[in-house]
Amino acid sequence: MPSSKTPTGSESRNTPDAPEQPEQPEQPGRPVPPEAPELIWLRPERTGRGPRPAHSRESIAVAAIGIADTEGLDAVSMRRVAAALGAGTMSLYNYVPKKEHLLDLMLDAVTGEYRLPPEPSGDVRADLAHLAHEQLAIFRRHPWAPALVLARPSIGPNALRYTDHFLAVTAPTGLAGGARMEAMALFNGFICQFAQYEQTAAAGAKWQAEMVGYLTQAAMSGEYPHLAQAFATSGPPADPDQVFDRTLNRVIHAILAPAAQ
Amino acid sequence: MPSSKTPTGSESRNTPDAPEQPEQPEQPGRPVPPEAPELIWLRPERTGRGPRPAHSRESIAVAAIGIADTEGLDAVSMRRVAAALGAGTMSLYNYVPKKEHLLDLMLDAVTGEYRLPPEPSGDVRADLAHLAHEQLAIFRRHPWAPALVLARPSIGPNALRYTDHFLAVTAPTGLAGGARMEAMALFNGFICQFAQYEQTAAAGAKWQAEMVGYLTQAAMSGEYPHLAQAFATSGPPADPDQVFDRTLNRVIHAILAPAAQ
DNA sequence: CCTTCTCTAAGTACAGCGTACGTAGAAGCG
DNA sequence: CGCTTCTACGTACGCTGTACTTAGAGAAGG
Repeated sequence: MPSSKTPTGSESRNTPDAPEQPEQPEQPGRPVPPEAPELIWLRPERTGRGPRPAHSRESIAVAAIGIADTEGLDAVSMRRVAAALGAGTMSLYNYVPKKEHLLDLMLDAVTGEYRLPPEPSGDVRADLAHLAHEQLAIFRRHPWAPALVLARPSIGPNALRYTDHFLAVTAPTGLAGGARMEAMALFNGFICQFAQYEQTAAAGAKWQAEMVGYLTQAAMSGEYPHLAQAFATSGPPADPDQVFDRTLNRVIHAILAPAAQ
Repeated sequence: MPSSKTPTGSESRNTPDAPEQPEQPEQPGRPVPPEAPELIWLRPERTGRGPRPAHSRESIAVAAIGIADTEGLDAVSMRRVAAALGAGTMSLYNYVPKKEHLLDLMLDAVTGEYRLPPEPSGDVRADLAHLAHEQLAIFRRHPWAPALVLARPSIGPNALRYTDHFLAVTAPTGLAGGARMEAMALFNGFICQFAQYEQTAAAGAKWQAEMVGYLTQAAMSGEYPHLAQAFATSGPPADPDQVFDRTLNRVIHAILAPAAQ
């Protein structure tokens, strides 16, 4: 959701009776709510006062993931998750300021499923390949995850662990920090999109079949000669895992190439 | 939206008084509505009977794109688009069976903005780079587009033109048709994700700032040594266009590599 | 010509969404 | 003890996609 517009009143700003007050001088004793961090990882889960919460971010994420796994991401609504926890709908908002943050929690929770070796093996290609397969496995376990990653690349604690590991793995390449970050983006992006494509393809068999029909019809129409030629020179539909490995090799190759061009 | 669940009654199946009729034997004179194609490009825009429609798919797509460009994708609702056309909300459904299809129309319309040369120049690298920059320009003009491409890779007429051109450009590589298709997916995927990232970063400055703060704080915590090291060895924040070109070169390199590994 | 059939246009209605707001009560701190 | 701060949750609002229905325009067949 790239749109930054929130049509209702953005986020409970100052009382409207005090207009035009550009910088609040941090008056002591004030409730100071207007500057809560947007990033959920910067909000403390617990402040220590008041009654103990009945739930936790973790348990909420688990409940939401359960729903998403079995019924799809669309079924994950605040009401639905709250019901799964046996809580009232609005109680959820004590843990999660907005639904987007719930999605962040879900994503970081599944990111915790990586089984990372304590140290890189030293074989960069092998380590990267292992990482890629692990990631693909997670995405296949949680079909809704790729769409979320693509829409909102949030970085929680578990993603930090992953990032750190990736950087460790790619350390022998001699690339600078920034370049390795870019490499990671390319790497993750490829896997994510591959999983996402698998997902949409599997979701609608009819859609998929029609698409193939449309493509072949277009190829035979004569309007798209190169498409026709490509159809002619390509063998039977390839095994997804083979396509994945093949393209993964290309990506790894690109990453290891010495500062291309 | 990878979820295939439609909680309401899927799509107006046969009258329920005729249960268990697996294959309708094409009875003549029947309305035959139950097998309308899911893909909008397979539905004829006009059947020739009845009054002339007041709008067209094209004009609808233009209206929707205008809204998305100025107010974001979230603002594109059936009501909103219909109002922009001066039509009743439900009249839209005469042109577009579901909202997803409206999004398909929008995407294919902006895909028509490519200015493709009639023939490849013969320099594969240059042609691909040109294509990439054209694509990035389109995505920057229509910030909502990457998210749509990532969520639902539909292929309309204009996308076919693009695909055909890409295949023509990559013909000199000697790769088979299937391999070139895979290359295109990698190529487009990278550009799309780059644009999408730019978008989310630009959308929330506060979010972006907090993320940087969170990352540096994590790096300094000592828990993520490689992250810290990467921060130390990376220079000042890079120019996005430079990052794009750099990574693009890597991707092109990967595509041109002789059947990697 | 008129009849008939099909298509377009639009209104009404419904279930579901995210969430602003307000209230009631529990738990820690002075 | 009271004060404060937190949790829990019900109600309500505006919005969404879209199923269903009715009215009428206009081409095709006689």
